[in-house]
Amino acid sequence: MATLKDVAKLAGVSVKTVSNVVNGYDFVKPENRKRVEEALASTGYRPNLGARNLRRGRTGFLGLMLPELSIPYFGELAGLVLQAAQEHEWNVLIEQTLGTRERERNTLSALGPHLIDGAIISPEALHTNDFEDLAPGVPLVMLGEHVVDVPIDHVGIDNVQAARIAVRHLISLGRRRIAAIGAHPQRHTAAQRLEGYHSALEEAGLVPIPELVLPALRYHRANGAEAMTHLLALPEPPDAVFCFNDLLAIGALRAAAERGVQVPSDMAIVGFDNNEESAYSLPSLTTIAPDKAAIARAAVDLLRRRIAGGSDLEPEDVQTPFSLEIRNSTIA
Amino acid sequence: MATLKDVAKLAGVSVKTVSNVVNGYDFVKPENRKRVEEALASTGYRPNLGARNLRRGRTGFLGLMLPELSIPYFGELAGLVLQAAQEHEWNVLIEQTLGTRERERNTLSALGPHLIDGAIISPEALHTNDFEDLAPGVPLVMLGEHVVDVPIDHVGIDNVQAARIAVRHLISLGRRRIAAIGAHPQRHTAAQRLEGYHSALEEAGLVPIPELVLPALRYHRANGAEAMTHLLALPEPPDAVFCFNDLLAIGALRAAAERGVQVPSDMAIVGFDNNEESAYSLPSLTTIAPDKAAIARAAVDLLRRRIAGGSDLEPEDVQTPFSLEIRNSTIA
DNA sequence: CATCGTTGGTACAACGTTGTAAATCCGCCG
DNA sequence: CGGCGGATTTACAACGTTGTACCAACGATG
Repeated sequence: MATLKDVAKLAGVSVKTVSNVVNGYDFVKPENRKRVEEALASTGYRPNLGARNLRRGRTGFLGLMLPELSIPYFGELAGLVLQAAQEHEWNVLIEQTLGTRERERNTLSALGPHLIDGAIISPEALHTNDFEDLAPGVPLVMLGEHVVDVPIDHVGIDNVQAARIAVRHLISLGRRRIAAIGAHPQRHTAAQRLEGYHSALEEAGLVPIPELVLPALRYHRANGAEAMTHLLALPEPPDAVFCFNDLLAIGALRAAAERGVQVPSDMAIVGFDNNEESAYSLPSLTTIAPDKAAIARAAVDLLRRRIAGGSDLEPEDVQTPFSLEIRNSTIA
Repeated sequence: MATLKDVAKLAGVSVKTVSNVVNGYDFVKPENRKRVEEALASTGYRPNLGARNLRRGRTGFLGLMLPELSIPYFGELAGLVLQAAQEHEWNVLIEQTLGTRERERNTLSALGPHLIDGAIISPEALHTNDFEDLAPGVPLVMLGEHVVDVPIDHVGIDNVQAARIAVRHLISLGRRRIAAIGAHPQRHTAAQRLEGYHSALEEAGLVPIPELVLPALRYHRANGAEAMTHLLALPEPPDAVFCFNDLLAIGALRAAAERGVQVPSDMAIVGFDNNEESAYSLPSLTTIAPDKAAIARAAVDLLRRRIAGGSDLEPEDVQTPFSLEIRNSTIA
């Protein structure tokens, strides 16, 4: 493989001159520039990024830590982050944690400044003190979950408000026994969505019914099906369900269908995330639609700012827009 | 950030001795080893991978070129490739091409040997001569599509046989007017699945009906819905459809439902890929289920072999197993 | 006691790149 | 024609790591 040295020899100039041409330095005699460019072309020279970054003290890589690419929300988000990063000539290294604290801690501690310039993390199980323990020494931007007390940049939507809007929608349809699926003792996001749920009930003068709030350990389709099955077995089942993500809602849809419960007439369902598949489920799913592209862009921009500006900047909290996508799981 | 030099100073030994400890070299005096290990721990030393790889002549990175992470099949596959790569201490760089030849060519030509040790590619639009033009000079493993005449390693399933089994299943249910959705003029995979479709019809003595074979430019849900809508508008609609992937099938399911066509009684549907969502669609989708984990592992193993063995090895073609997953879209 | 082999340790160079500082070139002014 | 100043180029060092070659200490062997 051709190096600067090879090109230099071929063009009859010094290594540095070739480097200057490669890096677009202005003052190179036209004739030499031409010779170098020909040599570059004929050798098919590609810079050795490792060496370049070693020299520059940068790596050119961004880390992206997320639970699982096979989860549609994260697959879609990762794709958008890749695109946003590419616009700034960053390569992205994706690390899957499967949502376990163990692996999230490992990943966090492995985020040496040597490998990446910064990371976008979407933790599910990290605790506040994990950040103190492991302080990875590179700029971080956190998505979604807002672990309290950790002073790092954050991008997300207003979960409380989004949940409130979702539940208000159900209330506006005349539903009164509204369940929630997805409560979780540790997840901050779950707490926020639950808060929005409760606040919407309250502002409508509805009394919360504790047994209609179901936990979900993981947010997969199976968990949603399980929870819905449970709800349908209650003496007085709900007439609507707000699921904390679309996968739970899809699972709930299936469990309802299996028991012959009609959606939306017997049971209205709202999801959260607007996965692509949710527009095609039967019935199609009403859901909170975060602007995922905006999230990806905001995260990459925050990281750029932080890498340029250093650690003395105040942590920023960017709220990205969202909308309620009304489909057939609430209105036939 | 701590370097070997820092650790060496702290431990009172030479840089190389620290390097030896880090790399598990045997002959280090227990006392020194202990001192070094303490120094390593107290500085939180992490090797600079760029420097290490510069020295070693390896990069520690794998490339993974695919159309889009938001497509469930590729999201799932990417997750599995990441896991397989991690077992061999490789980091994975993902590049999205959106399935365009332009971007696939760009990616291929950017695969300098400096950035990655090898790449797993899943091309959709590349031509044979693109490989000759761009010859990226790093080991490649191709997934899925088998562009003819290119002598590189390949992992995939027997598409002809898989399609045949899918269509045989429909025939065994008594279906006689069996449509196909997903024909495509350039995609080799499409041609193979079409071949399997035809061969299954033929072995059952069924006469192929050309207007029941529908093309799909892209393999998204919308394309499946569009094709199914078209089929249902025929004077004599089919009684079964074999879709060349699950997304097409999901779209077809929806179009059928919208027109009140019952699946499977009026119309049986079979997909291909076994996306996670397909187990939860209504009705759940009968589909060809490739062993995606096996594909990921095989691809990484082929790459390891090729990186170790050099370019003089014969290109290998690994066929991974698959099964027919029978669900409610064919049998209620 | 000289020699040897083994164990433990070090100095130095090199990987490919770029910043720095210094060298060279050239036109032009006085 | 000496010298000035900008344009252009170059040598050199350094980024952090590891391979190579070499050195030192030591006990064992003859």
